[in-house]
Amino acid sequence: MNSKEARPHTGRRRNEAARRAILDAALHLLADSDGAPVSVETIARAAGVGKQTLYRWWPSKGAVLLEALTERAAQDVPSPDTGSLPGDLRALATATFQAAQGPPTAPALRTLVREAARDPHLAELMATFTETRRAAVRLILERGRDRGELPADRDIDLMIDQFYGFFWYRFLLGHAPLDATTAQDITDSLLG
Amino acid sequence: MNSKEARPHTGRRRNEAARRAILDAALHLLADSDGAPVSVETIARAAGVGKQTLYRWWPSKGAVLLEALTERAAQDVPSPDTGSLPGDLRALATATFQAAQGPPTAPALRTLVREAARDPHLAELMATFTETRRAAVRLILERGRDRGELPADRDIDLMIDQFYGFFWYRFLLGHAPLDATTAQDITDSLLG
Amino acid sequence: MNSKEARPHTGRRRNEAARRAILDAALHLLADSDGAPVSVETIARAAGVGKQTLYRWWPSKGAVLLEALTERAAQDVPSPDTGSLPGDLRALATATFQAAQGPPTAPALRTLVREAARDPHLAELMATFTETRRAAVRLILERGRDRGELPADRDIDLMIDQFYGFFWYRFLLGHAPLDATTAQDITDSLLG
Amino acid sequence: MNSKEARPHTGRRRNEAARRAILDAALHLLADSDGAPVSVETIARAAGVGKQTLYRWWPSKGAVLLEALTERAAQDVPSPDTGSLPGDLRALATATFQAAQGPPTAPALRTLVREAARDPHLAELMATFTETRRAAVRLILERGRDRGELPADRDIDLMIDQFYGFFWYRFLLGHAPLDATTAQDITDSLLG
DNA sequence: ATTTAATCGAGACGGTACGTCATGTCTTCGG
DNA sequence: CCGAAGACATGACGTACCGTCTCGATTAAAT
Repeated sequence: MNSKEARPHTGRRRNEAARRAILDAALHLLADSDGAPVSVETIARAAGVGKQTLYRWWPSKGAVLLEALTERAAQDVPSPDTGSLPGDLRALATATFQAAQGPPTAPALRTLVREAARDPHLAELMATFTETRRAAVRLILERGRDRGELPADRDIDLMIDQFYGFFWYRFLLGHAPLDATTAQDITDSLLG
Repeated sequence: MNSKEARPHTGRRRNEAARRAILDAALHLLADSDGAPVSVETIARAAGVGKQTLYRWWPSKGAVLLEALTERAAQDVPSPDTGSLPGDLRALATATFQAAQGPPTAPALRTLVREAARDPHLAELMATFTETRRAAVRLILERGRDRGELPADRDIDLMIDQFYGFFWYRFLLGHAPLDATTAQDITDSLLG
Repeated sequence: MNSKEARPHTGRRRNEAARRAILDAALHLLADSDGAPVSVETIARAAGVGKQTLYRWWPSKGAVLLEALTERAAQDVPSPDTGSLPGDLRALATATFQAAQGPPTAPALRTLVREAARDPHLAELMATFTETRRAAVRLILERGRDRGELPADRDIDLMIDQFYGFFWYRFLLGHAPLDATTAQDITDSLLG
Repeated sequence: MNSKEARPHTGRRRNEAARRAILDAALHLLADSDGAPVSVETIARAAGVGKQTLYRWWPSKGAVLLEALTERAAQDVPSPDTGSLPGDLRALATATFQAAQGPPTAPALRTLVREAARDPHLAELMATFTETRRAAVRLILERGRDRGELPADRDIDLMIDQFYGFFWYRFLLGHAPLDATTAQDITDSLLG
């Protein structure tokens, strides 16, 4: 009855190897480029791929970079579940801070923000990215609140923005450390 | 032929009208462009000025934007002194949030930050600018601590970064409001 | 011994409908495109056919165009035999000029020649095609010479090239008419 | 009081060296490329020039190639004035045939025609080019007619098209020579 | 009836070239 | 000497086709 379902697929299928190559090349270049903008041409060449293949699957260069980074972020900063709210939050903070320090994430993240400076479309994508990150913190906080570790009237969105606002502010300005101690401090400050 | 008295300068002097036109055009475009990049070409054309005139007086496009903006923003956020720490902090937060909201400041500021991400020179200027702002918060907090309104062991730098981190994060992402209530909430959250 | 003959055929046979659709689409596009290049992609899409089907049966785009055109033009210019050299030549000229004029032939022929300039394979096919046409003129001229209507020492190849050169030059440049009067004129000029 | 004339020129003037470099590079590449298409990128690179400079002064790649060729043609085939119509025409034919034989003109001309195959705009320019060539022949023929060397009722445009049609036909098909003898023959055939 | 193989439409793939845009530098001219 | 206009080399952008290469679905001959 449903003719949409009747045609499962036609034509050659997407080459997963190309997708991987593009994402890997993007992250690699993002990390190595030292803040310099990364061009579509460069990514395509590094991945051994035609530009069209890039544009076929991603609406913009930024989307590629972001997907590359999101993948990495998901694997570097898993959602912790230690059983206690302070434990979870400190674990997340520690993992976040640590992932944001070393290569390839740190330079990549920085370059991505720089790219977002120019490209309104990428800026929008960045917003999506940060929303998924916020969701991770929200999960932790709501779980803690349900366990009674947090007063029911605390504004969770405010806390989330304090957490990530603090992180980005320090990360981008680089005027103060983002180490394990800081992770403990910000956790205490938010929950204390 | 020059009726002006003893002028230790030769040749045509800087055209103040051009300077004003450039600054005004920059601010206007910044406000109107809705996040889209503002090009040197565009500013020059809008100001009815040659590109070289721009490059002659400012090291980079960002410097123009910054000058255009600071000129306007200088007096917007004074340092409050209400006598109490929560009062001061809330007043500053309210003023900061409000100043950053309305056009043309909001889109202009947004674009400016984005340009700063690319232009190291502008980033430095921005750093000076934000350092001034941090100093204002530090003043308030230290005054409050000296008055005993804040435990002596609270990490003031952490608090400052939470405050401005929160502000910038919300301001740039625009996913949640920055109103008077929020100013009260963030004050409570930080001092509570 | 010939394994080709041993196995008459296996598998699906060529789809004649697809062939027709391609040829028709090619001719149609050729006629409509007004000199603009006709892409393989466009032909395939217009014919509702995969590109591979095109490449499976024709070595190049030009070959498709040529087949599309010759199929239609084959019977357009018969070899006249009026009994007199001027009559024959004028008849051939008139028929040639007329056949080349109306749509869809004119723009199609124009595009075809242009494609032939790029595609060596197509150029060869075109050469065969034009050689056939030259042979028709040669027949007329030699017949006339044998009848004594032409001095025995006239260079027939020169005349042929003048005849077709004139035709193609006017046809491709389109700066002057190719009508019945012109057919009479060129005949007179060549034989006079 | 024409304000258009009041502003003679403003801004940097066209760089003649760049123009020359582009034209030279174009002709050189056209001659060397052996029929392969010549890309804008290649011309620009060979001339040490930005693509934009090309597009600033010529509407299309073809226009560049054509201007390069026209320059060369004007210098290779001057308008002869021997005093007699047959002499002039034979001289022009000889010069034309000869110029069209050797490098760099021959391959360049051939490539140009090939390029015109694709680019309708270039095709139009080619028409202009051929018109100037036709004008040279027209001058010779009319001068001869005025001297009484040609019947007043001969259709001069027909003769011109026979002359150049013959040339292009042989030049492009290459099936028969274009030498001094041929120049004599075509002259005789047209005037005889 | 089953197997086998070539066809079909569809469309992804690695490429090349296109024409446009912005950047920052450099002339040129009038004031 | 200043300021405008704008040409310049550079290099990224996103698009259009190229010709090749899978895909799953037909379709017909050979078994």
